Amino acid sequence: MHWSRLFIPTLREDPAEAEVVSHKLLLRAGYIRQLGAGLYNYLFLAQRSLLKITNIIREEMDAIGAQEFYLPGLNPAEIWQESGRYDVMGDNLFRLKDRFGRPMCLGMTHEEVMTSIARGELRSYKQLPQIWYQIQTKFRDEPRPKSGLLRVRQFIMKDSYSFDLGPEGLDVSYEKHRVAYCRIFDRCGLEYVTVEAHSGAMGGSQSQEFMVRTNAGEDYVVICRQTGYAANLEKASSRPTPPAQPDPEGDLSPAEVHTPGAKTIEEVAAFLKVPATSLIKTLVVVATDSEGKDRPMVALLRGDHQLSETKFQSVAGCGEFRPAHPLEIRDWFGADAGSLGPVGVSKLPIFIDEALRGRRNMISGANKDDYHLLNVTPGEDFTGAWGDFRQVAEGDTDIETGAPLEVAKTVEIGHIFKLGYKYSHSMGLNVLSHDGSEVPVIMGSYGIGLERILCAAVELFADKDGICLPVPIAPFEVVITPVKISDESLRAAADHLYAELRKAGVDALYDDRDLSPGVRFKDADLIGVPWRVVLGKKLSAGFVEIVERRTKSTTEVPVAEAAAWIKAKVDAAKAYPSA
RNA sequence: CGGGGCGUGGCUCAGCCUGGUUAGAGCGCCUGGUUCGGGACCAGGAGGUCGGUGGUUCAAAUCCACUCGCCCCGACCA
Repeated sequence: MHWSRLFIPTLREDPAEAEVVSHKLLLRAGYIRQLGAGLYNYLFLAQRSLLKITNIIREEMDAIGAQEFYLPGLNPAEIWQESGRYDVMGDNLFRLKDRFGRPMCLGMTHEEVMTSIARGELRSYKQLPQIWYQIQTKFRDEPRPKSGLLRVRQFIMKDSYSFDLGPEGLDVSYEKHRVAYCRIFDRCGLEYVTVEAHSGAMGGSQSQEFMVRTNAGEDYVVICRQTGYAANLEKASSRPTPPAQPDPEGDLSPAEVHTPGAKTIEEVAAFLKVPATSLIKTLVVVATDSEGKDRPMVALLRGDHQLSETKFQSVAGCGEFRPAHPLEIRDWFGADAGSLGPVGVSKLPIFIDEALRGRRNMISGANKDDYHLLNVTPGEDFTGAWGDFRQVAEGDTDIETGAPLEVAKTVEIGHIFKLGYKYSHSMGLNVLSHDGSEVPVIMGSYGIGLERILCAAVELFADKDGICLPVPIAPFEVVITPVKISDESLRAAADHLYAELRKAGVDALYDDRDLSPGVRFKDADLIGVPWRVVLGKKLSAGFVEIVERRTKSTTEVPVAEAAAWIKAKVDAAKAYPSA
């Protein structure tokens, strides 16, 4: 294509509203323009790139026998009410009414629609397994869209759904997806990690996320370089740092100590001149049980540790919970939040974090304002249910080996998830099994965010000059730049090379704009074309220069060989990376 | 939803505090010419209801109120 005729509105300066690298660059490079908060126009370059991503995904999904559908983004509220997600999703679900006042919504994912198709048509185990997918626009009424294309209200997702007779079948479908996802992200040229993810309250048994490390991300994952352990912070377990000071020896009894004004862990630790690791942190939370009644609970952690909400939900077997109100705390404990402890508490269930196991003679609140208790020993002075519900902290080590862990910021590009029977049960998806009995179908759901692949690649490989996309997802594979466009011989050679590249099936961009070379080099770097062929002075000697965008390394190649040279490079980059 | 910031030609921003002619700059854009290896130069030119509404005032981009939009922090995030 001839650049002079394309709409690639590059910007010299960073747009004021952009903060993260991918947002700034996609705007500057003319890939996207904003329409509203969390809504972006994908212009020519973005669309080309997204189409290439789409094709890679489609090839790999087809390769595992998945069948492509295309479902409505506009859904009747009814099926969402059936599955229960109409309420669960809350304000994140876009809701609207049609002209007759019928409630509708815009799909965030398509479990309901897929299940509604399946339950009408799948009747026998003989029809299983099935994997159905689509590449479609999703809507989420995000409370706070941000970071350019990373967190938006409308985006494109590849979502697939598997239907199997039993858990063994689901394992196969899940594994097929895991392999396909690795191939997809490898082919897109991304560096990523797969992490164990929190399965949520969906009743799912297993779930993995595909994450790309970048500061623009907002998901935290815990990684161990030595053991390969990797998990979402929401789910990760670790070995805590040892207590900063050994516990006092002996079989001591709790003793009150006056701690006037000391309420927070830091204040109490400073007042009593002990490290925070010697304290027991007492949190009071309130969940709502299935009948809608408040269910207060006590969570005990080491003083310096943080509660992991998701892990606590698993341990306590509850859903969403909130901190108790000050009045509730006073009512239940007879003291304020700064002086709470587990000793003597009998009306509320107590959960004790594993990091407190084996500890002795610690310090907790006394349930009496301005007093704390010394010599409190878990298991002796109070009891409760033990569990791991502490968030992994900086400095923690691998739970098995003690190898160092690191916490990394990432963006989620894909997620594979064993759904189980949630939708089969709520929406009545059953088939007849071998013995003629009706059994529910077990499902999996698997998602990939297309824009996030693009963003992640931009974040991953950008440099001071702009975007640097991997060949397979770059909008163009090579740009041809005759230094002086008015020079007949340069022009003729460029024309010829362009024709050759096109014939070879290379995605070539011909920069025929009548602009100074500097401007065109800058633009080409900015939009991130992986290869550039420059036709200049050396053409008279029969050579062109080929510049690799990522390394800026330059190779002189005879004009006659240039097309083949580029073709070989491009093909190599698009071949499946062998492990 | 709480806290903060911003809204002035296409882009980046100045002017606002301390109200007072025709509202500025750089970049971009248009015309002509000279250029042509890393965001060229000369000459000429177009383009702005200062987000909106209401108020204060002889007079409002500037002060006040309301409102809309966008960005950031937090809450939230299958």
